[in-house]
Amino acid sequence: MKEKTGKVETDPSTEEKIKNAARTIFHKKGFAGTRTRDIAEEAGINLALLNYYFRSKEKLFGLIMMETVQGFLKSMTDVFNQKDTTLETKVEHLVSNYIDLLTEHPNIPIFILSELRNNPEEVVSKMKMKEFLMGSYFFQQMQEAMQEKRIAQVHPLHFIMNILGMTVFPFIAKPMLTAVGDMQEENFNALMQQRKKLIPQWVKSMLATG
Amino acid sequence: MKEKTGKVETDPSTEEKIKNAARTIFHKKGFAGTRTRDIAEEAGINLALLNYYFRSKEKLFGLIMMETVQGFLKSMTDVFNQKDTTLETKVEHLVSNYIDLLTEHPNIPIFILSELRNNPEEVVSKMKMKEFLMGSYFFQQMQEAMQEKRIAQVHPLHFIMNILGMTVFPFIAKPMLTAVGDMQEENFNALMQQRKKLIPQWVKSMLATG
DNA sequence: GTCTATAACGTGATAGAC
DNA sequence: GTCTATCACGTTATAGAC
Repeated sequence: MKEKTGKVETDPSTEEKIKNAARTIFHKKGFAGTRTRDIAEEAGINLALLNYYFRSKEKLFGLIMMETVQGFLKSMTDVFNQKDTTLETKVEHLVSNYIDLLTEHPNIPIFILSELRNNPEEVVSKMKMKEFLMGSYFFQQMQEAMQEKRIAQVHPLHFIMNILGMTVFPFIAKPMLTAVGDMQEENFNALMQQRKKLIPQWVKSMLATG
Repeated sequence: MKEKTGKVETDPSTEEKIKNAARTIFHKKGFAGTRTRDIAEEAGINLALLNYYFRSKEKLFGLIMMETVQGFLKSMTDVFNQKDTTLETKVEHLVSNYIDLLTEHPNIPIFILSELRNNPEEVVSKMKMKEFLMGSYFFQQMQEAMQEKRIAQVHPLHFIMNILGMTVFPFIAKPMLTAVGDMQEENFNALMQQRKKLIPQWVKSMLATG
């Protein structure tokens, strides 16, 4: 038994083992590409147990999807409505949060977005993104930043897309880069760490450009 | 019969109808999520005919995947090795090409990248991206541009990721934006048209930043 | 070339013993 | 709670008539 943060580290419960296995496989292969047998094997348990705990593949998938989306959005919500930080700081935190999250779980973006493609309303409708995004203090700060510079106004959404695009896209395109550019896992991660500093700088210069 | 570019417009052959249907469905649902029955129905033919022409689902999929990737890369290859255009012009063309392509076929990026996630080597190995990218004149021009400014050197790959990220990511995230931000299809497309001019400007300011 | 009918197989889910 | 064995169904692929 190993000690960790003062708690005894027990073996994960069967339910937990199944969920962990499901997360791994679903993230990698998507709903349609996943067989419940694979999840059971990955979890080291029997197929019947999966249905015993989670009733059906769909139920289990829904659970994983919800947790995944929540985790992904948390990196945003944590930052977007801080009242006492500058825009620059928010961008730094946002980029840093996502690069850390995606370095550890690189499959999340494709997983979410490719499943979203099938049932756009199902998942998204629960998230109230519009109020969350357009009503956020972050959004307001962006508009102010552009007004100060007296530059041609562009929709703040453009900058959101840029930040997320520059941050998230490399992880989405990672299979291309690693499989092709004879880029090793470590090299890729090193590049991503560099981007924690680079992206905020670029965003700053873009905001000045308009 | 309608005339078009001097050619008589005939009905597409059965083979062509099946391929068109397959492209539509595969792009939308991926390999695992697609049923050959759906392709047959979309093509308005019988299921048996699909196997008569293409032997198997896998064969048909491989064909569609190859054509799709080629079409996607063509927008790059067309631009990357032009010797007589400036870096700025190349970026403009690249961005414009992709925004036009993706406006018409918005599912292509998720399709390619989510299928790539399953068999990275299969598809990618045939493309020799490394030589193509790192050896391109475009790549060289980027390095020169940075040297001129005497700024801290960053790997040119960062800028490639930025350009593709800013250009492609919005289409990948489109389901989120449209389903949530009560963003209409037309509004989205209008934003993308704006980006044809904006992205090259931003890239320019980024290159000056380093 | 195109169809209907059906074979062959894989997968999700359950029954029932322990 | 956990397992083995099996059912029930959907899907790919093919046989064979036209």
